[in-house]
Amino acid sequence: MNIQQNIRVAVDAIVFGYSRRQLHVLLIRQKFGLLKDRWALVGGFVQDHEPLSEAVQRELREEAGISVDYLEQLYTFGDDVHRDPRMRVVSVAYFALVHTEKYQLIADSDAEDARWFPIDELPPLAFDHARIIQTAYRRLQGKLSYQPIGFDLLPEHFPFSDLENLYCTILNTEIDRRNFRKKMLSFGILEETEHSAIQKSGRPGKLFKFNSLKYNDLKEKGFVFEIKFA
Amino acid sequence: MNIQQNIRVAVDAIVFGYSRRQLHVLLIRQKFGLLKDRWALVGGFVQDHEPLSEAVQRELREEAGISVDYLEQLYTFGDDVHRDPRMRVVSVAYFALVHTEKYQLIADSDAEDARWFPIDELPPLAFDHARIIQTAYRRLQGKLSYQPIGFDLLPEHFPFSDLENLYCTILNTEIDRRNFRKKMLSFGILEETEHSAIQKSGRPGKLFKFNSLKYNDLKEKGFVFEIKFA
DNA sequence: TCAAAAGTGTTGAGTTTACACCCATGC
DNA sequence: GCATGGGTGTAAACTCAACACTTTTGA
Repeated sequence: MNIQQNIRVAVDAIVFGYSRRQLHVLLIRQKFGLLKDRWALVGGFVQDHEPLSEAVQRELREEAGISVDYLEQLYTFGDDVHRDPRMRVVSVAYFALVHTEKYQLIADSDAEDARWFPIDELPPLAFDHARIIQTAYRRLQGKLSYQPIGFDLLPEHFPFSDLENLYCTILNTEIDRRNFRKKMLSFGILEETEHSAIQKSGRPGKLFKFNSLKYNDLKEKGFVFEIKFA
Repeated sequence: MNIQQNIRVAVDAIVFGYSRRQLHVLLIRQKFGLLKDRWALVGGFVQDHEPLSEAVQRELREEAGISVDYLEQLYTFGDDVHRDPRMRVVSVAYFALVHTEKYQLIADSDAEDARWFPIDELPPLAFDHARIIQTAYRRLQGKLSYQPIGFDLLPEHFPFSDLENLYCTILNTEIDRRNFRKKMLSFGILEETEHSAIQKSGRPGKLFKFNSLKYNDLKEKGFVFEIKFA
């Protein structure tokens, strides 16, 4: 058993955040090499005895100083043999979401040259990272409708209008406010808190909280989260 | 840029076939090495300048002598550092479906020691292949409801009852025959042919044919295939 | 003529859509 | 008191679930 191979294994993370009514992606600046001054996804080579998912978490810590709230494997990019012009690299891409609070934290921290970019204002990207982000974006759009992952992009407590706006923005669609609220509340996975949002103008909305225990409980009993739009 | 790594990249294929009212998985027998006499998925190491998807197709050709009708990337297994006890191997698993005709062809061919096993009568498997098959099976179950992939498990022409039975078997559920047929036909992606099935007993059923052009056409216009059960 | 499987319609329940006005707050 | 955004109900259209008898064929 002496297979020789000259292929490297890397991981990349597409981290989404949501703030000021926009979906953002976390990018870092390449500091050296061929692609200096290009922006790229957080990522790097996997260590010999390191599980893939740990490699991603390590890179997120090292390069951007964050831990994420939701992480799942997205896709492995390895059909284009020259996606990295320097050598054959197969990259396992991960899809991640962070709560808005943490989002703020990183945006401030610039120990590393990391920044959030609105999804529709991305700078020129290294390698095939633009394509990877498109794949991740479609996954996010798809999942939003049948898994309660939108909550991982909001703070723990949020007004209903933020949730609604998140869906409108990411799915790029109009939603009937009344029907959306009715449906969302009918699941019984949101709790109304006593607090209200602080707003510039208009009537303050009550803050809600996603009850993940309740959700898991219902899910075990066969409940499926599903939200669609006209 | 001189990263040293001691990780191998492999691909594995989970090939599903459907025959005699049962879902089957294609396995091959390990002929040598540590796991002699164990059954395993078709798979092997990726060549240095070979795209991942080509590697799978090559392995399918070399080890089982088939080409498949549907192929998509499933998941990359690389969290368990010792999934292959000999060395660190990251395996990109692919999910494949073959039409029943081709299914027959392989079942006969035994140039390689390849066999079909009913999904619920699997022999002891090499490495983490049992787990990989479970993942693939869940993917199949999930996709059946919102993508017309069941047709890739049937011959080109099939009686309605075979389609219905395929759904029942794979999803492990009972289906109302009338409602199922009504829904399926309402999509307008099936064509009734003039031919009838040849049967041991009972009234022969008309043969149907999946019209993939029509499906792609409708899909572009926003149609979504979706079939659920009570 | 009997056994086996194919083919077919209707009704009630539940869900989804469309739609507009009043309410609380800050300035 | 006015501008801003929050909160709420109902009726019509549609979709889904439940359900049983007739038809065709071969033995």
